Amino acid sequence: MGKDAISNQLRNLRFHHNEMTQQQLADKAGVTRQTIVAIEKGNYSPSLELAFRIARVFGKSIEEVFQYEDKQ
Amino acid sequence: MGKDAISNQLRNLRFHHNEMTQQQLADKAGVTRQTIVAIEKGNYSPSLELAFRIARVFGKSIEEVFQYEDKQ
DNA sequence: ATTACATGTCAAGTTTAATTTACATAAAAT
DNA sequence: ATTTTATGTAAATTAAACTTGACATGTAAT
Repeated sequence: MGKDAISNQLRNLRFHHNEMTQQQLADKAGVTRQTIVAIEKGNYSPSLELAFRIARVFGKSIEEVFQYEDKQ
Repeated sequence: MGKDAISNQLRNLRFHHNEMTQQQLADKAGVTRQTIVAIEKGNYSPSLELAFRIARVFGKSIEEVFQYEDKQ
C-alpha cells in the first residue's frame, strides 16, 4: 500500500509498561523481535491483526497506539 | 499471520451510508473493488493503513468497523 | 575483562495482501 | 428483450508483512 503514513507510540508504551523489552512485547504479541523493531522504527506498518494484538497487550485502542496521517 | 479472526461491518456500513456500492467504497479508500469484496467477505483482513482509510470513509474508529477475536 | 542483555541491521526466504484482467449471475432499468 | 449495474469468483502477478538466522554495538552486571 501507501508510504510512511503511520506513526506509533510503541516505545513510549513499552516504557510506561514496566520497561517492557522488545522481546517481551514480541512474545506477548506472538511475533518475532525483528518485527517489533521494524514496526517501532517505522520501517513498515503492521497488519490489522497484529495491530489489534499489540494494542491489546497495552490495553489500548488501535488509535491510541497507531496514528494515520494521509498525504495532504 | 493468523487466520480468520477478524470480522467487519462493511456491508452494514455501506447500506447505512446512502447505499454506497463496493465500487464507491473502493474508490474512496483508494483500492480496487476486488479488494473490498475480499475484505467484506472475510477472505483476508486489510493492512492497518487500509483499515484506517476505510474507517475514515465511514467516520468511524477502526474498532467500530473491524472486530478482532482471537483463538480462545 | 568478560558475560549478559537490549537494541539495531541485513540478507534470504515464506506468507499474505492487493492488483489486474477476465468471466459469471442476478436484479433493475429502459 | 437487451442493456446496465452491483456483486461474486478465479488465476496470475506484484508488493508488502513477517520469519529465520546471523552479526554488530552499547550499556549494565559481575
